[in-house]
Amino acid sequence: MKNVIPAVKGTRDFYPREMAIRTWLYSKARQVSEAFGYQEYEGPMLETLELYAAKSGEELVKEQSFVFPDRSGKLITLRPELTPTLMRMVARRQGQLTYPLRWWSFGPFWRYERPQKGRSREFFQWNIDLIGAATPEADAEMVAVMATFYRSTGLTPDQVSIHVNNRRLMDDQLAKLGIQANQRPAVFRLIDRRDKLSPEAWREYALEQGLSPEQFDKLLTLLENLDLWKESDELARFFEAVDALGMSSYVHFNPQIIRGLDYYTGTVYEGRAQTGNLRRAVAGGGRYDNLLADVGGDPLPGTGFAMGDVVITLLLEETGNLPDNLEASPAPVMVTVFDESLLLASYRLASELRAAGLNVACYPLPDKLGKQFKYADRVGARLALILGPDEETQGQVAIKDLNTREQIVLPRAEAAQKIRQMLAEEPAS
RNA sequence: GCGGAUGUAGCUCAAUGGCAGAGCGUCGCACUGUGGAUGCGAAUGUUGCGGGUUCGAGCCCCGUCAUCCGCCCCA
Repeated sequence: MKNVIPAVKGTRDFYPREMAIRTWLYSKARQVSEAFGYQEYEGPMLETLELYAAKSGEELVKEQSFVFPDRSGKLITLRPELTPTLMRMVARRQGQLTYPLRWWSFGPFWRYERPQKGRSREFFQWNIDLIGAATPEADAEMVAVMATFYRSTGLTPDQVSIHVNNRRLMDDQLAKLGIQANQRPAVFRLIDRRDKLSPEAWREYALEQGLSPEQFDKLLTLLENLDLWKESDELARFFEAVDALGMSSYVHFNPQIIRGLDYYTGTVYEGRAQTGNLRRAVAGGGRYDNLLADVGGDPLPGTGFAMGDVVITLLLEETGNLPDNLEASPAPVMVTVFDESLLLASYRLASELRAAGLNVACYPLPDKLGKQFKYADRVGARLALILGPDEETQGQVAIKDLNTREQIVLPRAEAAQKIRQMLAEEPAS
């Protein structure tokens, strides 16, 4: 390849095939969001650094955000997540909105990380949030929304499972172990990292964080207690509600789920791929009851999650759940150009058919007919129209079915209706 | 930020340190009013970039850039 100017590291080009997948994902997100009564919204891609500085978590802001000064020297951030923006938007119109608020969004985000499988620096994310309801049932609804998305894309509970925990529960349990309040965030981080370290390394890390060997052993027992949720009224109600919503098969208690963002206060949930090569989080979220006050609003509880396009697409591809007809031709009809002298006649014909409501492409130059048929076939057209000297002088047009190779000639005035009929009779293969 | 691998034709990849190649695709012809098949033919290269070693470098060495994979973190 000659010296093509390179793309920015970690960005992706969406050629029609990829764009079709993205659009399809968007439509799935919309469909599920609207099924639960959520409204679409969007915020700016640029935000001030302060918006994230307080609450998103140090790593996310300091290490993983695109931050740059604008011309006045003010630090601008390419949004790495949407929840702070949502909080800002709600805070600005706090008194005018009708609660509970059900909002969703699908847009681009940026994180300055090393690109690799399942992760890019520019990605798209579906965000959905329920603001103004502090009940466990509200959390259950969010999880049901996530599960409904999985179900509607064909992902089974064996392939993707939603792991749930509650930070208040864990906080109480840690307190019972005699772990001081100021030490608990570090222990949360410790729990979060358990899967990433060997048992020995993890123990060593725990003791480094100031846990006594006895506390460590008790913590271990805690994390293996799959009935721990019974000690949380919140989680008990949550699971009942999930059951009422018919999504229990997707949802499991997992005392090890903590999640990285600092602003979560209660129930947290994470959709995880359980199959194939990538066993990782495909979506994550939780309850954040203090965030609105943190950006300057009056206190208002919220819960919600985000799902990135990269991992979910990999998962859907791996499990064979991506529709295969995504790249269907935008125009099922192509008008060929017989020769130079008839080029504009073909253009007129195409225009006529468009006016009749059909999607029609016209070949733009007088190439050999064979080449034009080949092109029509390649781009997925179903019918090719021929307007040669014979047809032109007799007010006719030839229609060739590219699948059956059959060709008919008919009066031009009847063409649109006949085409419509042919397209309806023989759905795209 | 750390570690590993790979960069050769549009694509996928070959090529003991000794003439840079194949398959697919593209284009042309067989077939000047008809595509997918077949046959024949043709075009296509700063071997990522910059140095070095050598009579000679795609191959060895150094640097650099890019991509991929993993770690960290996360969607």
